[in-house]
Amino acid sequence: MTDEEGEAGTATGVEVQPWIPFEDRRRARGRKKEAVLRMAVRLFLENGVHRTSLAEVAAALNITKPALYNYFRSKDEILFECCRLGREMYEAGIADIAARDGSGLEKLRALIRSYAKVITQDFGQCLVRFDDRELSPEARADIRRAKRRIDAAFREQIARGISDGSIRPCDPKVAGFVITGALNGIGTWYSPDGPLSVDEIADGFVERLVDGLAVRRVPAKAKVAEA
Amino acid sequence: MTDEEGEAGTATGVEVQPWIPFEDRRRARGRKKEAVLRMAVRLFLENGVHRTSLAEVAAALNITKPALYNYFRSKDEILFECCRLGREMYEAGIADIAARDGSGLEKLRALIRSYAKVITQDFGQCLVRFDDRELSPEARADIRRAKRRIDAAFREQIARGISDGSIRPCDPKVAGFVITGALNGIGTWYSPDGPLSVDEIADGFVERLVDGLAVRRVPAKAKVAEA
Amino acid sequence: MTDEEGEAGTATGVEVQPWIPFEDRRRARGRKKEAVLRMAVRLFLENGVHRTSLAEVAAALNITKPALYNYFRSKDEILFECCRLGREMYEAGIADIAARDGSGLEKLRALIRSYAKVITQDFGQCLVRFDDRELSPEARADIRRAKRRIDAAFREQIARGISDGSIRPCDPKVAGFVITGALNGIGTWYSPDGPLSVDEIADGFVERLVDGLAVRRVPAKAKVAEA
Amino acid sequence: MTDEEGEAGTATGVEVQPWIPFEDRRRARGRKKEAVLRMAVRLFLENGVHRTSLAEVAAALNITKPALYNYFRSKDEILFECCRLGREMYEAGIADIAARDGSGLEKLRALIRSYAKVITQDFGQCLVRFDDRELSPEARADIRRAKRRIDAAFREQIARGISDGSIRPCDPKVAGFVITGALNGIGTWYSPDGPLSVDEIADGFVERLVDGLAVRRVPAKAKVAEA
DNA sequence: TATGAATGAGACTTCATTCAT
DNA sequence: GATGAATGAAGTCTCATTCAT
Repeated sequence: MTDEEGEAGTATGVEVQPWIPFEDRRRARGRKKEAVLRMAVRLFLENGVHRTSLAEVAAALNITKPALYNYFRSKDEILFECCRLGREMYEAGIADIAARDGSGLEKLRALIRSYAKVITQDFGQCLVRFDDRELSPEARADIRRAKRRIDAAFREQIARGISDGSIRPCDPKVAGFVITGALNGIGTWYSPDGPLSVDEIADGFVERLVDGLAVRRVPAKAKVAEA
Repeated sequence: MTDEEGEAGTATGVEVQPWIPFEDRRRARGRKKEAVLRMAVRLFLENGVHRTSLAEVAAALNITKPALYNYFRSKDEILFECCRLGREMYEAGIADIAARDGSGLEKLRALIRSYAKVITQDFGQCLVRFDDRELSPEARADIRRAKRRIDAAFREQIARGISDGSIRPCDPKVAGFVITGALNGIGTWYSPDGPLSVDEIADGFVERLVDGLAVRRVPAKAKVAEA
Repeated sequence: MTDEEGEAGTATGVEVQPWIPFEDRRRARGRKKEAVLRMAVRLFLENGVHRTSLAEVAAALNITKPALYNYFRSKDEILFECCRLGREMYEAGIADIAARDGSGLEKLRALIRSYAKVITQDFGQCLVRFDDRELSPEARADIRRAKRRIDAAFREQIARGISDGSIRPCDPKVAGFVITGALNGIGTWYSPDGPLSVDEIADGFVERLVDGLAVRRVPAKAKVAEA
Repeated sequence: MTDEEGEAGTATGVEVQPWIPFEDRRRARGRKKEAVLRMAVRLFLENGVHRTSLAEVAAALNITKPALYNYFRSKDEILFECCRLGREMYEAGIADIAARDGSGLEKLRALIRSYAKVITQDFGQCLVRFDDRELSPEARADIRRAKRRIDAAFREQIARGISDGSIRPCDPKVAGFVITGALNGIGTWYSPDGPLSVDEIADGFVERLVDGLAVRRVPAKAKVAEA
């Protein structure tokens, strides 16, 4: 059904053919689906999924309610597609980092930055701010699996870092919860109009999470003690 | 109100009085309100506020739906009362700590511990897991104010710590978000049946947030640089 | 849930008790459910199940649509209850006849009469005129089972009649289909205002089905042959 | 229209003509209409008219929903055409028999056989299994007239049979209802995969309806009386 | 105080049908 | 002739809330 047949169609599009809005149609459809999702996710985030009726989504797009059903089978599906897009953003970041080299700490830093960037975007917030239970059982399972994979990615780098000496010995599970929890929080207060840019936020979070809050206790006495 | 526990009220019921005591009435009413809230918050957390109908709450309490309206004017009010109880728990902790002595870091540690303990309890999760927008405008304002006060408490101690040299120089706002975000996350995964006790969680979080993840880099050069 | 506790309640009702509309309530509820069913079945039969909205049923009863949901969980359930009442009427007739004595033919006559009487009543027509597939799977199974039992009752008496010599040797299945088919047809044309009374119809059907249409061929040869 | 069978049309297509033949066009159109009707009637019978959407019909034919509107103006019209085809089958049978000679009983036998054959076919079941009220007023009137004509045909032969001594004196209306009711019933249980062939069914029904169920009572007295 | 009943508002969804291409 | 998109009307059901008792 989603048989994306590559760009062959586009190629023929070069010779502007009169009776072939064929490929165009499909592209238009894709664009419209996307537009629906973008509007839906915005409204869902702004007003809550439950308090956003499909009528509102449709109205905001200047179409009628049943028109939405041309693109999606149900509200659930819309919600899930939003989440799926978010999921893919996280996963892309994780996959990218997994392919790189670096110590556990370095990769953890990269994960934090990547996650921070995703969660400042609409779709990225879906995984965190929408309630699993709104989804169909299958969709829910899908999303939950994704969340577990994300958690696992963090824990893995923490464990690696502990092994390679770049990260302090600690419980990777708790440490992971600290990190993802802190990052998820961003979704609740971040605004693109706010004073902090995404990069500043990402850097700030990396620094705080990596270095902690306490001043390094390396006073003279300590040095002696260490010596 | 939360501490009005035990069967004291029932005990006096021994001398079967026909026209039910004076003071008892009020206390019984209070106990019932409390029971409603305890059940409501549990169901709200378990299934989501929107997916929990008052009929379900009533049924779980073996009373009828309209009976709830004897104690609360609306679902909103029930929700707000839950949140208010949570709010009071946070505020009690904050007030307690504010009254103590200690460096910024010490008090921050205490705040983290206190917050962690509250957020592992049903009412404590209300502030975080329920959507503001479900509440009436006044209730919402009340809760938002409370959240700001809580944030402010963290930031204040961070700023104090920076001043008194116990905490690294950093943006207190970002640092506060890191901390409260991490702590709020607890509400999404904590289970009393889980492997970690509340105290273990609290300690773990304090440690990670305060000490960070990176191993302390205290090489010879560093010492020199600091000197 | 339908725990009709007999007429005990009515008995106590003699001493008019002030605070006990208790039993009354239940009876009123029962009466209302019944009223709903009676109105629903009438409209369903008159306009077709699908073309009868619950709004129409409610309006005809001078109540609002959701009020129906106090008594029934869904349109399906209303439909099923109608069918169930019909089913019980058939089964009562069958059970009654099963308890009597008589040859296969005599009992078959009684079955035909009984069936004819039921199918001239609203609820009796439900089994025949409503589409199985409108029902939930369970309800559907229930009704189909009932239909099979009814068919079986006819076939059983036909088979008995063949054995005891009161009925001609023939395929009981086909014969049963002839009979029940003919009887079911009554539901499509019978009207209480029509020229034929239920008894006349029943008698007419018994006669035609039992005696057939052809005049008895009893020519001289035949007599000899039989002699 | 129903007999326009085989691939004759396709065969002429061998000589690939660019601007599609003249007559072929109309014939192709006719074939497509027919295909739609055949699929529609099947689905209507299988799932019920109301529960069969035009989208399903179209999908089953590998065309799109609006394409159906090239051949039919509405769902009603499709339904009516199905019924009309059924009607014509019944009427053809009746006309055929009317043209023959024979006693009332003989013709009645023929009518029963004819009706039985029609009602085992998809289109033949339309008149009986679909609800009149689904049709437009005009279509409905047409179909109801047809039903009355069919009933009249049965009654006429019954009356003739009574006159010519081949059929027992009885109420032709009731007798007709017995017969058509029994025959209509076939539509509800007949399956081409079942154990009984159409002819066996037809014979069985003729026999049961004509001869009845009771054994012939030809006691000695009766003989005397007749003598 | 507590209850059964009732209500009004609103949500999601389906579908026959039309329109521009 | 055929398609994708869009629409309006309708239907079932849920739920917070109120009322009479």
